Amino acid sequence: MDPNSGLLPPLSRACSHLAEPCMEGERSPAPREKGRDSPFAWSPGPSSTFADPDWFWDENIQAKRARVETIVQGMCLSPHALALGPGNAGARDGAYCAEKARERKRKQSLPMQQGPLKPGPVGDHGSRKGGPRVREQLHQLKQQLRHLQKHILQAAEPRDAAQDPGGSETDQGPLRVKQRKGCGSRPWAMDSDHYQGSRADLSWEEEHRASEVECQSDEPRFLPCGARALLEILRKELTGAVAQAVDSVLQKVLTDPPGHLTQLGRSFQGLVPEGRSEPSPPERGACKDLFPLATLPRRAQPQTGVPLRNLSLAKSLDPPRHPVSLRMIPRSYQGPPANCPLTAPSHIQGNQILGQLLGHGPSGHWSSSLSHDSSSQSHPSSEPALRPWGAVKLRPSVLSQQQYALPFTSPRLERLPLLPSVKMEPGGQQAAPDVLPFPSEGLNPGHLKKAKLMFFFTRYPSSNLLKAYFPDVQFNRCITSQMIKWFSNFREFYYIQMEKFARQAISDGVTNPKMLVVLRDSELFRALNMHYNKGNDFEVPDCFLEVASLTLQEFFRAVSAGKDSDPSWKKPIYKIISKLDSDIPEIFKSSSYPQELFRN
DNA sequence: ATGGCTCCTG
DNA sequence: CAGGAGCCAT
Repeated sequence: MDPNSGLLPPLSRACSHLAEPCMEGERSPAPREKGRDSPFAWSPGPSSTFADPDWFWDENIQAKRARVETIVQGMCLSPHALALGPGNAGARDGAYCAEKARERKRKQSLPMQQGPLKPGPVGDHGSRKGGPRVREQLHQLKQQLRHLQKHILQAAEPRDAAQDPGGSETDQGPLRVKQRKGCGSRPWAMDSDHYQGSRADLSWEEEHRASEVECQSDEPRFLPCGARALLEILRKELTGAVAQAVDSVLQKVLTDPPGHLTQLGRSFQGLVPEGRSEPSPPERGACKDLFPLATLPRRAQPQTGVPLRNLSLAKSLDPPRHPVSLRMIPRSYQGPPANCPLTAPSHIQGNQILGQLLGHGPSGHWSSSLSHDSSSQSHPSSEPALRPWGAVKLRPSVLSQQQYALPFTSPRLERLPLLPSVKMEPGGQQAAPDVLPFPSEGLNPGHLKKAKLMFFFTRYPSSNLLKAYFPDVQFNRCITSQMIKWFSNFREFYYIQMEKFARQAISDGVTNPKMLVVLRDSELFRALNMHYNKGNDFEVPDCFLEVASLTLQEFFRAVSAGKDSDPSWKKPIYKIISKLDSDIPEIFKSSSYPQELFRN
């Protein structure tokens, strides 16, 4: 009986849509290793301090402390814990005997080949020589900014005073922070109805942006036409100047590592530690081969028309999603990681940054081009909060949730998570090296959420990658392994779902795995989306659907081939899937990213 | 010895 | 999701 006919209805539960049963040929999953991590790429954020001897010590101390803490914690939690130490053969044996009865099916082998992580303190080859210069430029830039702001202030002041006599105190507290940051922003911030109370609690960046917002919306109101015009002009000037400056700074930064400039956009991201962004040609090619299905969601097809035009993540802040169906991607696609929408000319990035500085949210929506995606878009119009940098309501959500966070931003602890570019030179002279005494931040729900979203792009993130994408987290062993554990849990859920639906498809009579495609309206997708993207405030990238489809198919094949009798039957699947990680959009590197997104 | 992964359990 | 255990690779 032809499954294709009878199956659609039941099938669409999980997957849907028939694929052209195209050649079943062996699609070799490219046994080659992917070389996921290049140990050398230097990482922005915390890790870039690797070169710093101080940092190294700090790290040691931190690690030790973390271990001690862990031990102490363990003692508190379970008095027996000690007996279970790794070295305790006795306890082990006991456990083993008990375990034996169950005839466990360990013994599964198959190295997950979690790429060589060589974060080594040595890593980070130079390429920071431009540091001081850059810093200087930034400093100048900031001063410039302040200067201009003063002008604007002066223009606005008279009215301000009249309008809000008491408003100026609002900043007293945070002001020092701001000044310290060299960005002394808006001492004139006022109209503080919503902010006044909480302002003191805001982290610098939030507050900064908050005041930006306020100013933007309020300033003009108080000004006479002439002043307003002046203001406009000033603003433009400022915009231009800053943009230019940022641009040149970026240029410097980008051009610093010699020879790495070929892909501008990438190089911006090139600070990514993960060598995997530079997949060896065959891998990506293999990736392509893995999707011979001409099947991908028909709905998704239209998007393929929007392929790799280097989606300037800045311009429209387009999407952290993968506009391409892999099969469209030519081999050359390894050049710029087609997968990633991050390639953007530096000037665009610069403008984006500028946008932040000035509090302009980007106008674009993330989810523009996909919205016509008929049924799959269950809520095309309700795709709201997807402006990563949007100047929207800000809330000290981070602070309030952090376990160890200080109630007020410490002058030294405050980071500037606004711009990846700024974070790039963290250790700087400013105050960084001695930030150490402060406890690590711990992971908060925001981090978890972010991690879940990242799962759409990467199922097997290396710890280096995590470090790069959670710049606001002080990584130590515990934190790292906790986060890794998260992903392990994510995977677990993911694979369980896959297996479940694969079996279901089998029992539904499906015979051709290629018919299994995960679409946005399929039940499987909903299950996954529910798990990783509760609230559906993030648009799941297409690449994830493709990987999911593939995973489903692999499970289908394995199960229907009866391989599941082998205890380690899943391993090969894991191996395949582990090679399908995509690059994660740059925005994720912003430590404030998800907070804004989910803030609502 | 350590880090990472899976599986299992709560 | 965290803990714990076992396996594996480095």
